[in-house]
Amino acid sequence: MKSQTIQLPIPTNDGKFLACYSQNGLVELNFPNRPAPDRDIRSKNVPDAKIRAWHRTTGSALKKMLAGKKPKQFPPLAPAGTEFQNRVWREMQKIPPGQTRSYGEIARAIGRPKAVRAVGGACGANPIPVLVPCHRVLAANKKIGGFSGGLDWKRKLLALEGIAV
DNA sequence: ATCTTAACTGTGT
DNA sequence: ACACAGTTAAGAT
Repeated sequence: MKSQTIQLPIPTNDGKFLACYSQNGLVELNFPNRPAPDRDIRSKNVPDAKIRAWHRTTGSALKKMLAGKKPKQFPPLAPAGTEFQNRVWREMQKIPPGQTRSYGEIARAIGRPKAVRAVGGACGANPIPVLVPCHRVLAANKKIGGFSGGLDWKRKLLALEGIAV
């Protein structure tokens, strides 16, 4: 059956983010002023208590991130993707704040050392930027690389963690 | 140091 | 089957 998702806004100093939840956890987080990708999003009117609690955690975690601090707690992350993508995203969550990795290293870590380019694709498909630190992944030569959400965001997030490029 | 090219893999159409 | 992508390593200039 189709997972029902609920969208809730998160107001921050940098604009209004949009979070989407399923019954399993946070599924998607969108940057402000960016059209929500049309996955299978179904809005519902009344979020239950479980989701409201997650949303509180998400908002708090996001704001800490944007303030350059490490969130003490995360909501359950339940992004919908292929097996490969899930591996990549899970691997990215392991990157400690303030550190970076290359697309090649991620590829090797998930057992597909040559799928570096595919890893780039998975990063671009990451539905939960900021919380899933796709911005900590740079090109092999420590260059900025690209960023689906806009390179300015990537630079900003990196700067917040004291990473120079 | 910068540019060009070829190799490689997952995903969408 | 084909083209593309948030790459990379190697070779040429």
